[in-house]
Amino acid sequence: MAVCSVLDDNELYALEAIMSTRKLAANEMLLEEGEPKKRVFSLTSGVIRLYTSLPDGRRQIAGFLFPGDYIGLADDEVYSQSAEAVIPSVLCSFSARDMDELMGQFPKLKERLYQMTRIALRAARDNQLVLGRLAPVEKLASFLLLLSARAEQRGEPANPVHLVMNRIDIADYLGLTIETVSRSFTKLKTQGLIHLPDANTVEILSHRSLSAVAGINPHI
Amino acid sequence: MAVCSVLDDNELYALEAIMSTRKLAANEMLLEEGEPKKRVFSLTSGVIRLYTSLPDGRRQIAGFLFPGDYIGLADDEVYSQSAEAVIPSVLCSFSARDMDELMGQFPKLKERLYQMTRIALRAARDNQLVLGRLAPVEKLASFLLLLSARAEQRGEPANPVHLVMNRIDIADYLGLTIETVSRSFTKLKTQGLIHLPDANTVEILSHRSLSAVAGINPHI
DNA sequence: CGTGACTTTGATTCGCCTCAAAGAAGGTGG
DNA sequence: CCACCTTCTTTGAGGCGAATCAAAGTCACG
Repeated sequence: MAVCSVLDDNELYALEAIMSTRKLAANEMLLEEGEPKKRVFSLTSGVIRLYTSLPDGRRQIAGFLFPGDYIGLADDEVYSQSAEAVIPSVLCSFSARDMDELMGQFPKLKERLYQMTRIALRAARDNQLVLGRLAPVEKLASFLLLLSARAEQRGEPANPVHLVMNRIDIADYLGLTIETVSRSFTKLKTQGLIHLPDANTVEILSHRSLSAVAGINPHI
Repeated sequence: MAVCSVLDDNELYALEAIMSTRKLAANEMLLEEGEPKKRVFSLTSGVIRLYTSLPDGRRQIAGFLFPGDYIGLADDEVYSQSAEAVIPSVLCSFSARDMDELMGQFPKLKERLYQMTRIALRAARDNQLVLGRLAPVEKLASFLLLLSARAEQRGEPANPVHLVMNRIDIADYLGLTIETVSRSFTKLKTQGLIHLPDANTVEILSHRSLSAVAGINPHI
């Protein structure tokens, strides 16, 4: 899954030589939109939110990054979005310059990053549909299915979905307010599609019905 | 701008050898979401819309492609979105297999496609903010500025923006209805920010104020 | 000049946002 | 260990704005 999953021992050694570790507390900022792209990162543990802010305080979260995800895929000279830790997180940190050099040496590394960029592009475009054309309950259903699918990819259980982010983050990801997010949870609960033992745990009772509500099944 | 802009004569020759030409009438479909990715394309002239549809007919246009743009950047095995001509268009068509092979031979070609993918990712993420957090008038203002900037990139005049797409397309791109798009045009007109000699021509009267309304200035 | 497609404008409805407050959970200090 | 405080979530009431429904206006074309 991670960027290094395609590398052999020799390549891994070269990668580790230019690597350092960065730890973040919850809500600590990693980088800010507009800064020169000096370093790139690979997430080891934790969760990161990638977002853009408007001058008046409105915020759009473009995505949540999980272990194995890479930070800096979209950017050339400067970071195009800000990144903050959602929960305490650990990252591998690389000089962007060193990484570029290594990409030149190891085609497999470059190919892997290129592939991850394509995956990120598909995810962003899927999200455009969610933001532009889905109703609040549909948005939430699609979000829960996405989290479930991503947990499964990481080898974690797909079904009791653990929400590491709060309602504000979910709202800012789905283009809603926290009240509407909360009401949408209640609707899904009332319809018998999910169970909420606590505010941060979602048990999907009917994957099939939830997919129908979402209108789509996310293919990431 | 186009994929071939970074190639030398030798490389161009190899590219032309595997190329064929595809012409599309207005509203003709080029490819459909889910089909195996047999061919990739570079747009020579015209405009293409890239979109996703829901079973109930709702549609989200992820973006409009202009001359120089590439079709197939996001996809691996299958196309992740459908593509149709907005107006009569001409494309260079390549076998995806041949193109992959050529990318292996010519690093500059691969690098260029990688770069175009990063640009597309930034555009998609910018659009997430537009879809999720901007009000209708703000959405339209940002769309007009985007079209203006893209025209300038192609060496065309930036100011009288020519709308090649109809209100339905604009609505499906911005996550609105055609009525709201039309009313937003009227609002921008009333505020003295634009002038509409006819429904498909927008004269930007105050780039500054329009940017302020949009809340952001698109950096693509 | 008539027809069809597209755009604009108007009237009404519905749903999300806003404002407000209560309820639940976690942390701190007494 | 419990009372208190803060933060987060849920629920309620009301207003506003975009969608919907409807119709008129505009334009291109035959």
